[in-house]
Amino acid sequence: MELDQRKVVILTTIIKNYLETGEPVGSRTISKYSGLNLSSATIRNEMSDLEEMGYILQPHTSAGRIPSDKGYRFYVDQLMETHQHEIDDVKTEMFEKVDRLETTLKTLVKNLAQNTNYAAVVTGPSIRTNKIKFIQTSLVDSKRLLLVIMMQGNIVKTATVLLDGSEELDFNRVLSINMLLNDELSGLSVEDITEGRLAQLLARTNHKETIKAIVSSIVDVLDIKFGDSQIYTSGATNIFKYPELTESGNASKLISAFETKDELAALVKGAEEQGEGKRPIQVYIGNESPLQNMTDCSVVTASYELGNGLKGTIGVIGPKRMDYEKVLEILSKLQSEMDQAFQ
Amino acid sequence: MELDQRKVVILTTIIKNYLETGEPVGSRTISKYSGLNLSSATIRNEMSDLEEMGYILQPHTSAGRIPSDKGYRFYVDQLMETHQHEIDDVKTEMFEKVDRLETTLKTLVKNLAQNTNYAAVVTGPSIRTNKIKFIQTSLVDSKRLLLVIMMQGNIVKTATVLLDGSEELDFNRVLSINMLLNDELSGLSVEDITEGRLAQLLARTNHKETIKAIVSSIVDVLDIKFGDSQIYTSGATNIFKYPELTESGNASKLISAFETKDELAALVKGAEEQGEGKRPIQVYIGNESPLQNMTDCSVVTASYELGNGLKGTIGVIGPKRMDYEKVLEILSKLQSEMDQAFQ
DNA sequence: GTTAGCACTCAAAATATTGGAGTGCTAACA
DNA sequence: TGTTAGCACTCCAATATTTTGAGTGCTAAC
Repeated sequence: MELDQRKVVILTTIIKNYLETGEPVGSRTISKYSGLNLSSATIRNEMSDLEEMGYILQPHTSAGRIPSDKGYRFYVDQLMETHQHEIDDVKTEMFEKVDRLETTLKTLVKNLAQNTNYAAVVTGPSIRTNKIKFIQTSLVDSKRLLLVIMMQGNIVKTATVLLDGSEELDFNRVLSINMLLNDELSGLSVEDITEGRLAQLLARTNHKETIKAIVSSIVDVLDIKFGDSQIYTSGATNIFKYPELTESGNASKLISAFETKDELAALVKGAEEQGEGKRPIQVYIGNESPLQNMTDCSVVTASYELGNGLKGTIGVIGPKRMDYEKVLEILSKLQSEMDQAFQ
Repeated sequence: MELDQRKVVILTTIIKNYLETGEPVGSRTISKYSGLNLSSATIRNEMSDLEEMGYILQPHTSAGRIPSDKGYRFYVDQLMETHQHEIDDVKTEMFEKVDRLETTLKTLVKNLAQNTNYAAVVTGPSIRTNKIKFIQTSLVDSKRLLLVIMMQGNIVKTATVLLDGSEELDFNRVLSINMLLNDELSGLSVEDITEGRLAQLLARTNHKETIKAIVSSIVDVLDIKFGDSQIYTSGATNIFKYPELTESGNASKLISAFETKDELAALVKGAEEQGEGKRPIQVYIGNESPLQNMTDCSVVTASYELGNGLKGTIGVIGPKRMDYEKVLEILSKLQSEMDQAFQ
């Protein structure tokens, strides 16, 4: 059977109506609001076809129809096509002005949740692949060094290094240690710091224990697991606004996912791994999402890039009957706002 | 009427039973489990008295009794008295070994939530009153300085200072700026950095613009509002385990409080402001808590101190029928564990 | 002072009743 | 051949009704 123009109109009407009301849509409603001037009986015939083709389904025999995942998918694809140019327009790059990256991301995710009324998640760029710009240590007391690492994108990490006290340090020695560290390690990412590198470093110094302790601290600080603390969320409670997500007692699981963030990491990592050729905005409907708990949800993700290869993801999580049009639009807007924030 | 020994036993039995089951307790149950060897009829008489005295109440005419806030209060006070010595035992001080304070607090709050099965909140020590240990700036590029501030308790804060480029800097000049800053500002808290101080500082340097920018950054970083990002929470979803908190649709509000953390700040601030003479562990039952949304909850808070005046609070939030005994115990244990973590 | 006994209460669970939106099918119509 | 009116049928959801049982208060006897 073919999906002719009329069927498309009916399907779209069903979906739009269902997005608004959340109630199954009956033939009479379509008859009135589709603008097709057909009787409910005719619509019923068409709906029967659409159901057979898998675009809509009946919750029970004597109810109206609701969109199936396939139906949503059709609708969203259509939407993406018409919005394509708009999306391409905002595919701007965000440059290196990430002084207050953390603050910005927090604000971003909050705005996103408030504007959409869905739950929002934003990841900061992964620092595992990010490169060290410079390293600086300074003496706190006889057994303690303060370690400061600046990464590309001006992301700063600090740690305190505990020394065993076997090697005496003073201002000048610390200075030379700093020079050595920068000479050997700047420009590298954590992944580049191998055993070989370390050996090479140790060959050039008398303060072997100190250097060992410092390098181990560096690895410690930078080698955090993906998703450890780099994920910001907001508006998790928005899911209470959508009964289909909370009844059946799934609210607890969903909220819990937002609290622990582990699962969100998987979600968002998937989005990031999308190959280069893909669209910068992705929509996952129901089971298309990689997460179990989220079969009743849709997820829209957009990836951003801060120039120099630092990538992150913005995501919106809501019910399947999400206002896709609005979400796509807002994601675009926020991308450009983020852009401005870093001017 | 007097609260004689027998009434106390009955009241305690009612409360303990209710804590376990969450169901109203009837006279027959008491008759069987109180160990008093009294018939249910006698118990009924006593219960009638207890109700008149306000310690228990009936949800409806033909139901058993549940403890009133006054009843809980009596029970908790009794508990606090018997546990007093134990609580005093763990009133240990935590010294300055707060290298990974943030990590520790996060772990702490997670443990707390998991062990109690209630929601948990922990605040880090306020840095507004914390004193600067030393300050270090370094040149990132011609328009940017990296600012590192170490506070008492080895808490490190960083920021990037944007310069207008009007004053040229080099390694040696930055060095002298660092010396000047430390000379003038170390030992002070943000609250101590007044206009007068700034003037005094400016009088001693040629790099007035740079110093202004730096000091303004320092104040920016340290002068965060109470509760801004210093509050760690965990186990908010535990409230789903207690129907009395989720039915009536309050779940959303409670979870929301945990998400925004604003209200938690108030809660915890209240606990911290308890005068010196007070107990280190406080229990708020129902309306005793300063928060609106929490009239169905009880809150147990304990304050800790990291020596040198750095104070914070640990809190557990659960239903009124919380296992107070266990919570009090766990709070004590965690205090001492925290102690060990900083050995 | 304590207790057995009894009538009474009332929420919650189980069951029955009803209403109405929606469907599929058939037969008539343009 | 596509469209439509009409009708019998389905079934959820809301409402009403009944049943159940735990619990109470009161009274009279021990």
